[in-house]
Amino acid sequence: MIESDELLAVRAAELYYDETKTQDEIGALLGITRWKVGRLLAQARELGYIRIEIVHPRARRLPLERALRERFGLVDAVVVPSPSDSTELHERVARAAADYLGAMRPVPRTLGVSWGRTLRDVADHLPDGWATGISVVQINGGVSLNQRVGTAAATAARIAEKGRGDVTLLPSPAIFERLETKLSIESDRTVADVLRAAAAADTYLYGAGVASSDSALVHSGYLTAAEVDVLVARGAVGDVVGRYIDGEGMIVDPTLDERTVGLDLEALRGVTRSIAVIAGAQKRAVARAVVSSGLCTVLVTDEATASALLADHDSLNSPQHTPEHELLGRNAP
Amino acid sequence: MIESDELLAVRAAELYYDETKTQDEIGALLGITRWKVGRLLAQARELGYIRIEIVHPRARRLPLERALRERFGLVDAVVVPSPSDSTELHERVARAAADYLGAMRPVPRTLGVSWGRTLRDVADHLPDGWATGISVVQINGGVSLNQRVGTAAATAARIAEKGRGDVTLLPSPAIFERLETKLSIESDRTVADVLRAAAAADTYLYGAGVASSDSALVHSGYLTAAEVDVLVARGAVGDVVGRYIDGEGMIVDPTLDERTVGLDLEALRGVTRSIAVIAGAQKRAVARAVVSSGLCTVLVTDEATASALLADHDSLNSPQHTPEHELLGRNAP
DNA sequence: CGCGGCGCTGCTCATCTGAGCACAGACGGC
DNA sequence: GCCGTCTGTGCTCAGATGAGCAGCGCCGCG
Repeated sequence: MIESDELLAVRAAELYYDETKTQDEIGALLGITRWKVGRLLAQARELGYIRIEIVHPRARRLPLERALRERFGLVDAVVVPSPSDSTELHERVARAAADYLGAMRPVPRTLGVSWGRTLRDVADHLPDGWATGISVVQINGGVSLNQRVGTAAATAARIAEKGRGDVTLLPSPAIFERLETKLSIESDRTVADVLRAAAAADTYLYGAGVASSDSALVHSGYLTAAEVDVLVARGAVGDVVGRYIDGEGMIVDPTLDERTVGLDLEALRGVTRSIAVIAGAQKRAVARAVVSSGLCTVLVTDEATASALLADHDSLNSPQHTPEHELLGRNAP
Repeated sequence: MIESDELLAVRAAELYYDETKTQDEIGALLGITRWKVGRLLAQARELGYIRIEIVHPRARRLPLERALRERFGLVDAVVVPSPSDSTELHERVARAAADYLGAMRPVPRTLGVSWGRTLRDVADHLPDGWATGISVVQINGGVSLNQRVGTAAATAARIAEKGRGDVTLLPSPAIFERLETKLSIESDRTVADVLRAAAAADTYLYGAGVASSDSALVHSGYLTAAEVDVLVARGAVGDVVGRYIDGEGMIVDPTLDERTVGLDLEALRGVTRSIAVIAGAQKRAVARAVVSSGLCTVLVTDEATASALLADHDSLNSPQHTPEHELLGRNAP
């Protein structure tokens, strides 16, 4: 574009957007035809001179969402603006995930859920009556049924209750010390039935944990801080439905994984609709592993994380935007 | 607005501005009529959810300009975005002033100019041939004609040259030590004629100085640092055409003022078109004094200064937006 | 010097958008 | 319980906008 046209475009944009004048008026003012004004405005937008932002706590970042979808082959993405306050951030993401769940079509009939702080927040924000007759199934082990209903069970129950449906809890710890114990409990009808139901869900909703010594799995006593440190040393970036993965979304410790009760990751990768809710600066590495290895079809996250994922990806971008997990060889349905 | 409508408005705004969908499409998507979408968008704009910014070095801030015009009763205002870099800021403001001068209608026939760094920058940015047959007159004393053509004279000459016209320099120092000397030089034909021409100009262009010991008047040797300190102690905020004013735009030291050669401030206040170019954080106080006392009809400044002026003014805002200088009793034309 | 291609300009026409209007349902006073 | 008012909704219509097209000047090439 010629220098004089550029200046003209800027002036036109000012009059159009700041002063809400009509293109015709602008034309008269600048001594050009209204068609030229229109073209100038189009050019200004193309060249990025015009920046439109929607400032609202519940706003989303649609361009970023599109970019995420394209780059990682996601079915959908939800990106909320990142506030500086971390509590506010979790609030927003949880609300967005709840909104998404509530508005999802077709409405899920069976929903597999994990547990954790993020999931609890999402459950809190779900509107009463978000579905009718939903079946909620826990997809990974947590605190047992006998314990105070306060963590894993409560989250699943709440989602079911608000969805006017029923809940099926997984009555098992998350991780066993001995493989034999795990295998035997898995073969028990009460557990096997739940696992079967979990595998049959049409939709999944889960969060992700950071691989660090203050993760929920450590707090619950399934792992010691030292054990997690070892996992980190072996490349763990975080956990998904109780299973630790590395930067490529691979299981870090197969032995540990075999002792973990719940849906396995390959099953999760094969489903048609799985929603991961992962936000915050610490969770970037897990988020990256999850999206780039095809663990989810829908990602709910914040703007900063989304940008980071896209920036990461830029540096090793494949020319035709092939989603990374396809390069990694996602198993066929 | 109802909560649900607000959310709807945000979604509509996202689809409209981020995704450039038509209102009709959005209506179909959100399950509402296109008129409702239109109203939602209008509301979103009203409530300030939509923020449009034009990012370009030569962009202006039209809403701020309008606010300045209204608050201070200016004929016009030019506000450029403030970059973090101060050199860049002066560059932008000078360019904007030059643009303004070049585009001004009716084209000035006689232009009264002051001198200083700002004015020199403006002169530099004026396009060759910005006017045809302009008459430029110096309105305040500067370095004498005999000195190296490099400061005051050069600026005026350059403006005239680029405007295909002629220049009339004021062959006098800015400030005399003794009143008698000043009076006698003023009565000399060579000076009196210039002063008369200066008073008869149809347009004025000037900068402003900060009242501090490293001002141009000190560097040129007209005042000592100590003298300026005294002026500051007496309330001086800066100088305009060589004359020190306080926060209300009043002459700080009448005795000093009488020894200063050039157009006096009351004459400046009476003219129909006077352009003040004042930018930068240090010059806020002078800028405020200038606009609120009606010394200029057009202000060219930067965004930060403009905002500061408006914020200042807010606190002591008169209900009907009466320009301040009218409250102070501007002398009738 | 003439010709074909290219890019820009201003136009026609279809679509999109906003202002004004009439109607329906909600609310409150009587 | 009834009626006036008032807000919100969908409509008509005119004005604003964008897509596509023909004309024109500029440039390079033969």
